[in-house]
Amino acid sequence: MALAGKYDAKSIEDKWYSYWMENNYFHSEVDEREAYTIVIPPPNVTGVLHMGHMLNNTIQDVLIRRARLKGYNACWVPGTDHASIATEAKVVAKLKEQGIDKTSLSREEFLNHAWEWTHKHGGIILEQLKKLGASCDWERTAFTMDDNLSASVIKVFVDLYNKGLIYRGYRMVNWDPEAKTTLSDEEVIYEEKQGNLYYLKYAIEGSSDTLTIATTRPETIMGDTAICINPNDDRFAHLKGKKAIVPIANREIPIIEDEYVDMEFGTGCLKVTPAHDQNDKVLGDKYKLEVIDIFNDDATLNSYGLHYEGKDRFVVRKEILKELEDLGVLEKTETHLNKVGTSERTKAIIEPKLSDQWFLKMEDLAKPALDAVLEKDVNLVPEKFINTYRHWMENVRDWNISRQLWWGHQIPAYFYGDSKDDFVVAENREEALVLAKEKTGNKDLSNVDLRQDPDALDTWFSSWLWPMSVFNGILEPDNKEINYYYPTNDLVTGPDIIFFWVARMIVAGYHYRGEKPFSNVYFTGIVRDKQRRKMSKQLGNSPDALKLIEKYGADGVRVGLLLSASAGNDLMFDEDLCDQGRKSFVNKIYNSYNLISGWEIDSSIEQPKSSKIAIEWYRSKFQKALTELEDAYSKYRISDALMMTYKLVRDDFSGWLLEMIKPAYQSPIDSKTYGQIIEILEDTLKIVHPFVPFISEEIWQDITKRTPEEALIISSWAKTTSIDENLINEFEVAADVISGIRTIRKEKNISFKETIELSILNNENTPDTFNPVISKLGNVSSLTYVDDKVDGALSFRVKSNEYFIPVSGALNVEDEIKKLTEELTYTEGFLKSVQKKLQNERFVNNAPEQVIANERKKEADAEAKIATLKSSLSSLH
RNA sequence: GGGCAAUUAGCUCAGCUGGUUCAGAGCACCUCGUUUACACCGAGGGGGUCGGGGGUUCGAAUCCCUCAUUGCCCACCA
Repeated sequence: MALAGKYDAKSIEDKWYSYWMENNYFHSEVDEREAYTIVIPPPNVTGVLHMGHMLNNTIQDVLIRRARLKGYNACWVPGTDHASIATEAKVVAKLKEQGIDKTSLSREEFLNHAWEWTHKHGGIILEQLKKLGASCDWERTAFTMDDNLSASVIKVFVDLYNKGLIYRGYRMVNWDPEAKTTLSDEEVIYEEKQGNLYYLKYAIEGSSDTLTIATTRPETIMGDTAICINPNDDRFAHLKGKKAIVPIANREIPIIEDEYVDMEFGTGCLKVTPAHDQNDKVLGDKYKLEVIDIFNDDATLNSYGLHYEGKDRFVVRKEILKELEDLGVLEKTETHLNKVGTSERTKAIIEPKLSDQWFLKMEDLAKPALDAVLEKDVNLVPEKFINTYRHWMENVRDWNISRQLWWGHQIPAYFYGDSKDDFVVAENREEALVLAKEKTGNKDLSNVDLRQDPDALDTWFSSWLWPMSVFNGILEPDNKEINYYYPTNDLVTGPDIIFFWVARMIVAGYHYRGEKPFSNVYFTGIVRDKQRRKMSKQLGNSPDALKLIEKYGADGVRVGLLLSASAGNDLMFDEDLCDQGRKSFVNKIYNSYNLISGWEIDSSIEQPKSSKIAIEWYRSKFQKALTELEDAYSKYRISDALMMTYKLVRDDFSGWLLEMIKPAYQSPIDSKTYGQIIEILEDTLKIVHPFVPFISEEIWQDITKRTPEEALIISSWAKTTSIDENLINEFEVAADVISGIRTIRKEKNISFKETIELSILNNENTPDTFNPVISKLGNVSSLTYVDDKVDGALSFRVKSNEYFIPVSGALNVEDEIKKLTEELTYTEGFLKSVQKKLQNERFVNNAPEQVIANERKKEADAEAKIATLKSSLSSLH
């Protein structure tokens, strides 16, 4: 058969993806084979494919396709994450566009909008993955808010609560005034910002004295409830026990003493605002200070802000500075570099805020998860992340899991009374009622209004169960799927979510199954642009994934991405690499097949010797590549694996093998060689398939008519056989000889069509195995061995062998002398360096025998070579 | 402030536990070539002394120290 015309990626890709889907090759069911499982890092349900996803999922697809070929029951579970805060923010924005304010909607109405949005945009990203060639088991597509996944989350919450691991606490938390919700510590990103340090004078009660404090947040003075000085600070000894007066508010506040205050910083006096600073809260608790919260949920000031009520915190900062200045209270302003926490999602500046939230105690849960990684039960690749992981785990803090959002899993806590503590936790309302009755001893709660906590759970509180919940391993811990597929094998994700997700999955895995969720975690690099900037929507430097696929074909894009993704490093994505993938790899394979498929077969021809040896050689070369590939894969060096495959295909298969067996123009090929080359091609397609699934399947299917059971995607990995190292080494020499002939042809302008005669002075005793190949690729008419130099011939050397090509007409003696002299100089220099080493007693005494023997051999070789070079030179003179 | 990683050809990166003139690959570059699979090609070629300095060693890109630069992570100093 033969392929029609030029390579057209799009039609081929659509054709084979549909074929694979129709034949259900991606689907996995429990059977007696060994499972190989990957769960996808679920992208945001309403997200679109970006370069990070492309890279991630290409790697996962390479791994899963290879596993499938290797005979594992390969299962790649796809799905999406409801992405509580991100999705809710989008829906709120969308509603706003329509003139609808979230606060005007009931929870139910809002959720209807959210679901509508989810159904409309949800899953687009999964469709995009299909274009990339992702061979996910789509029948298993999961969503973190699917019924059974949601039920898993609720079950786990109740369970952890009953174990005393989840508690409700009044704490200082990170408040996102934009999304109007709390965030976990991990969701806060600290950015260094140039700000100011303002020096403010507070009057001392009953005195004309003043005291100056330094603050970065003058707008919070309304919340001040103390001034703190260091008890060891003599400068302020006279202020002990006195009271200060907050400017503007004109409130008296105590002057307290605590060693927490750094005497060196600012003025050595600290204003204490327990409601709006973590450290001040600690002081507040210690000295039982009043707590005055001056902010509304959107970070505008409340009534404590007096005449600033209703204004935003940053507007107030400007205005209050003006007022303070007018009052003569602002002593001076200095610039000051400080870290400002911002919301990972909304970018809003985080406000520390005291509130009741739900927390998960992490300390005990973390232990087995930490050990697992330290003992390499779970392998982190690259290993440098073990340190990061350990540091986080050893200092892990309780996880704030509640969010003041509606989109997500509503916290299964039910309030029955007016007190903060009048609640029960249960999987549903009925059970809650029973519990509430028990707890209160009141049998007559039937008409009590049980109010479920309105808050939702952190998104990650559902995704941390992902490897279990997708197999229903939480609700039915002993079902056959979870027992078969869990623990999964590889997780491929970005290092940016090591704490958010990876660490917590390991925690959950050990807690709920007493077992790791996956054996290996491969952290990809972050995809950056050529200028090393992170790719982002805002910068507009992220190429449209689908357009790339359209332009270069999915195979080309996959290759392009992987080529730049060396293990564990960020990668500078360059579109040109996709072009390279398409042109140099995909197209090369296509054209190679084009050549083969065009041959006419003649069974009456005997196999040429050159073809026979060429095929033997390639088989060894292929086997060697196979072992090297195995090694690269085992270390997750995917781009190395690709490069090896790339070189094998381009250089060895197309560059050498096909040239060696290629019949003369318009001549047929012998059937034996043809049969062998097809076998070889098929084996090569197998190892190429994980990288470029489409073109490989296309060729595979074109070679011969195949039944669905014979598709490449489910065939088998290439078999390992023995490697003939000698053959590989001998070929190296032959290749050098051919190269030598080509060089001479080029230098002397001898056309390839013109045959040459080759004489060999075989000082190395090189076997003649590859002579037929040399003859063919060098277009050599006669190949003879000689015992002495051939006069008046062009020559070149490979190792200590000399090759002569008689040439009609005068030989350019000068050129020849120059060439030989250069080689002589080089060899003499080399000999000298070797001899220097050998004359060094300490080297001879200390170096291992083998190393010395090696040096001696080099010395002898060099000496021999120098001798032949000298005699050649003298014969020319 | 603490920790981690990186620094090798114009670019992106390999070089494992020190030992072939060890300095590599891909891309880019230069020269030549319309030899009938492929100009999305072929053949050839130039290019770095391995961030700086010091040390260990017979021998260091590879181990140690130090400095410099860059990136990342963590940390409540107003």
